[in-house]
Amino acid sequence: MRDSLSDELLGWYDVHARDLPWRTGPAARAAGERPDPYRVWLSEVMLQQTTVPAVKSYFAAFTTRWPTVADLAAAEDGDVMAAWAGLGYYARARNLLKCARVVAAEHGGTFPDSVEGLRALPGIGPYTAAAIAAIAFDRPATVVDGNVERVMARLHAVETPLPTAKGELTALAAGHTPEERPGDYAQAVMDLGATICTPRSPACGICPWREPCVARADGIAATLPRKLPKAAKPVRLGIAYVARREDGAWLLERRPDSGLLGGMLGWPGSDWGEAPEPAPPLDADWQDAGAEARHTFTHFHLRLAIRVARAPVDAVPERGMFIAQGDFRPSDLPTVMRKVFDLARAELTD
DNA sequence: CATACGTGGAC
DNA sequence: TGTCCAAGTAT
Repeated sequence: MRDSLSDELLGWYDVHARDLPWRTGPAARAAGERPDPYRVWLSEVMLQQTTVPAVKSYFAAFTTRWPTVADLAAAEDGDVMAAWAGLGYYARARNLLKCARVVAAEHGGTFPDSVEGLRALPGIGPYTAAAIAAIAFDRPATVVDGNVERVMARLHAVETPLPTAKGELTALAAGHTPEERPGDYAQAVMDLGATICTPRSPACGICPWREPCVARADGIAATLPRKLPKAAKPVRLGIAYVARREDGAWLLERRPDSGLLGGMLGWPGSDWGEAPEPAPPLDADWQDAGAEARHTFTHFHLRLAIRVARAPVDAVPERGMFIAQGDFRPSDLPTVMRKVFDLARAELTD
């Protein structure tokens, strides 16, 4: 389907498109250059629930270290997890590697160019499949992310709360998707949502869709989309154990592949709950570090008590493994574990 | 369909 | 300090 709205938005995009590292600019495309599907895929996965400023340095690091999907497929798991550390939602990194290996081994290093083919790959859901198909292969796929939901809810004054309204908003979005320049159109709607049709205070005065926007006419743009109230976050407690060997090595463990912080390096510790049981990973003289690490996850607040100890060079831990001082980089840790390290290091550094 | 899954910035 | 929010996916 096609309507004049998409033309107006594309006209705006031609002038106001942001210059982002994973984009192929208008000049390059005019010269016949297409975006690299690998870079489009990598950027889209990184951008899932994550802001552009947070993604930029990670995208640069990944593309420098692993310039092609074949390079990434050949990487060590631990290296990729370490490179993703701090970006969050670590299942993305595990699926990124799985996906790269499937593309390298089963697709000859070439990404599928259809929504269905892309959708079958690990870590690629409805949004990402449509985004890659549209942006990398110029397929007329309908891209629906949080921006598109917000823009459609306002353009058509949809007052049904999310997530109930999701289907209706998707159908509305599909009705506007043009056959021409679908990749630019997809990025244009998302740019519009990110820069003009923002969640709290939309800049309706300079919006290319200000005339047709029903919510603006009704004076309710800033109140849309409506959302069901969120559940309160409970507080969980835990204990983290930071041990340092006399030779400077640190006792860390690789977390199980599934669940919270799956596949990441972390400090051994108790379960996280209402009344955690002590679970020292090593027989040692554990001392309270005197400060707790506080961290908020998507669905709970965490307060981690910190115990520190020094261990002899022949110490044999019951859990985890000692990592030599020279091999340990705090930047390899997920943020909550880095907070623990920052609080514990003063007690264990001479 | 509901829930689990991170983090940092804006207000 | 607390809440909301961001280019979602897997189960």
